[in-house]
Amino acid sequence: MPAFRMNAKAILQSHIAKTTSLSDDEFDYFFSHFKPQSYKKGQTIIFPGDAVEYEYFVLDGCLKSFYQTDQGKMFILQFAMPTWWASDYEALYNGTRATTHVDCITASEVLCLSSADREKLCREVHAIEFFFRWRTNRGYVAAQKRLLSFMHHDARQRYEEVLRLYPQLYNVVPKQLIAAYLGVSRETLSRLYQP
Amino acid sequence: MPAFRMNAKAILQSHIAKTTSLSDDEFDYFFSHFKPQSYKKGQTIIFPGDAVEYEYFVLDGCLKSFYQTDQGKMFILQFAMPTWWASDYEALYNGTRATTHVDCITASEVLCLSSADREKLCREVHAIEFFFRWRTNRGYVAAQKRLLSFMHHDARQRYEEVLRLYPQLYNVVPKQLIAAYLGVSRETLSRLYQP
DNA sequence: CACCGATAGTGATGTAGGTCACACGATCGC
DNA sequence: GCGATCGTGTGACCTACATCACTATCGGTG
Repeated sequence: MPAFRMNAKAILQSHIAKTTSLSDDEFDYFFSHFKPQSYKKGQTIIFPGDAVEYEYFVLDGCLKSFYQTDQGKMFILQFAMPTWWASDYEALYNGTRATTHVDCITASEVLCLSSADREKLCREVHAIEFFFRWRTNRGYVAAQKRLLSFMHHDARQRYEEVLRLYPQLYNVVPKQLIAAYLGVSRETLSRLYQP
Repeated sequence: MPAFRMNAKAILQSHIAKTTSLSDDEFDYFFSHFKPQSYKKGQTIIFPGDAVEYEYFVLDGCLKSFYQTDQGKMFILQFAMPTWWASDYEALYNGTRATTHVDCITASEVLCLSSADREKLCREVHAIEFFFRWRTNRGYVAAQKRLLSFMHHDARQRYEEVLRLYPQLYNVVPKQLIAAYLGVSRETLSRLYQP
């Protein structure tokens, strides 16, 4: 059994413990609602049009969530490296159909938590509700900063910012996906790092 | 005493009630932590560099939060119309200094809630923590959608999207501020609606 | 009432980045 | 071991938008 499977519980626990105090019993209860899952490289977890039931906590590998136009152009909303979370949150929170894809950049191991279980856990354990509030607060602030970055930085500055914020991505993620995250063409990105 | 002052409590209560069930006693307790405040047109509520203690629930008027470059270029992160919330959330959540401004587009009436009181209320009343989690979830999803809009729509499409999403803004907010929200120059915006 | 600041329209010109086309090396499946 | 596919670089050209400069209008205030 691979390391991340054996350690799934420890990985999630130390992730939670950074912000939230749960007793061992509370954490055991929390953890019992997660379902481990393996995906192959390139496998799609959420398709547009799907009913979205789960969010995914990444143990190993790397996911991306993205929107795709009719012409096949891809815009990446988020990468998800180990200890990050991913889903189509608009669909998950509103109970609507997915408008984005979530798929695997590399083979990945995740823990799945259903929206129903998340809400149940939040109702039952106040500290868990705190954790999810805190987590979204972080995501919200990060999204605002990325918006600002779109508004007042050019492609090169945004590229350098991404490398600075997420150096792990550089070795794992093909450049054309970085370009799709930055909102520029791969050709433009390729021209940024030479002159 | 103006209407929004008399009705402040009712406005906040009906805002909360859309998502969260609070007993009258719980709501009274919640409301007792808010401090009413009036601002004049053009007045600044948060300056960059400030320690940020409060977030603001708008009863009447219109606020904007924005980042300003050294050369004076302005990028608007958010407008806040009645029943919307505003602050420098990065500073508020992290306890760091403000990097953005918050000021009044028109004379405004707000209710101020300190971060310390928010956290206290969230600890004491589970339903209040639910409310704030829910609120940030919405904000997060909205920010993601705006990010996508930046990536795959041009200026005209973003303009039409804003008018569709926030028709109230059209009558209240000068076009150059809409431009600063869209991330285009006021000249470009002006050229969009004629050819 | 006359002036001023804020807001908005418009022309001329520059440029970052998109698009299309093609070439090249690295991987991967058979 | 070989062809197909993927990721990447690069050249030629085009377009959406920025910038600067000027003008016009309007609401408020001495």
